[in-house]
Amino acid sequence: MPAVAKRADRHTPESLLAVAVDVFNVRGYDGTSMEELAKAAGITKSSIYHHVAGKEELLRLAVTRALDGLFAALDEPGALQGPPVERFAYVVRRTCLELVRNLPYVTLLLRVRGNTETERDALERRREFDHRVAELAAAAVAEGDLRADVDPRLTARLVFGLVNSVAEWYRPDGPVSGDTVADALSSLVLDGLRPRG
Amino acid sequence: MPAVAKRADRHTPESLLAVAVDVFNVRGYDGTSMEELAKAAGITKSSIYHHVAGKEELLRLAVTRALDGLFAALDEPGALQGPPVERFAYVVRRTCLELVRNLPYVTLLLRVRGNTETERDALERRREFDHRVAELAAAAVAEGDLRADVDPRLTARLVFGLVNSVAEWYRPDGPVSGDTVADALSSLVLDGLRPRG
DNA sequence: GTCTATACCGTGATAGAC
DNA sequence: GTCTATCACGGTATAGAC
Repeated sequence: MPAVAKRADRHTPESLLAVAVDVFNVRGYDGTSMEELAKAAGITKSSIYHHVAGKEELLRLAVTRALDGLFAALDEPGALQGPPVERFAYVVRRTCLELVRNLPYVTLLLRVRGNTETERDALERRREFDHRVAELAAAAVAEGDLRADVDPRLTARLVFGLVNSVAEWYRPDGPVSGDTVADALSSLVLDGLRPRG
Repeated sequence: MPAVAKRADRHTPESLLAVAVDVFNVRGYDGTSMEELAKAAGITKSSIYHHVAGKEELLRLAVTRALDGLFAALDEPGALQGPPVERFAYVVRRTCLELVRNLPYVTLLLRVRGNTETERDALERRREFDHRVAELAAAAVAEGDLRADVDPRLTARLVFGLVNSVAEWYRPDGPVSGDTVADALSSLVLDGLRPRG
């Protein structure tokens, strides 16, 4: 065995991904150069290509992870069983928690605009997700458990915009816990800001 | 007078700005090259520099316009007179309408991340705006017209996230009018999705 | 006001040594 | 697995003619 610690195996696709996502979220995907990525990872540009095919593959890995996490929530018992309004509330709350738990990856996903094939695929899966939640909202309206005087599709868009906007300001090391955000958000969505009584 | 129509004066900083903002919003600011801008404007790259100092000045002009529009709302009678809860509701509604009216400029503003001096200045003014609205919300809570069981700062963040998220999907030529969005959004914020009574 | 031509630099990516 | 060296390309910006 060598007396000197080997420097090999310092990076895997996984460890590079974590670095890349953080840099992408600060500088923007387009605004990030491979040079910056290399510096953040502590290796050279060329070494990155040993682990991944290129910049866009890092983006693909990141948004795939984010989307898998979100879709997983839709297949949980809370999203499949019970009255639609409760399933809807579960998904809203669960999506919010997933966003907070997986913040860097979901943040990157939400900023994708569709300029490459990778980005267009991600947008397509996002639309599929939104569609399934909109169906839940419509079912809840049909049963009279959500207000019928606002278009369900508009409702779904607003609620999702609200959830997604959390990524713009939430910080895991900040004073607010994910549960606190999810509670406040659910409460706002269901009951509004005006006191009930 | 010349018998042939002059091709001069085809572009002003203003007309270039309109073109640039549209391209920025599709391709992203970083992702947009001067070549693309030139093609969209129907002139050459070099000609652009005759009208504006460069790419970043176009961004500065755009976000300044967006911010001026938003701050103007804060100085209107509806935002200055009456009980805090009504002033708060006015600003929420008015901000939503301003976003829709000035959509390309506000959209660009909301995507700024702070990588250049221009962007950091814009973020600073956005924070100032958010702060003034958070004060309104806190005043409304103090008078008992908004619920006190959620932190006012968290409330303000969520409400603004909701308003801003409209920029992600709203299209002026779509089926939904700005008034419809503003109504649905105000109603959601104040009364929630659950039927009252 | 717009053009052609070009300077100069940073980009993503590759080759080959260790 | 990482490095140095290098490539071809496209980026912003400028000079000077018309």
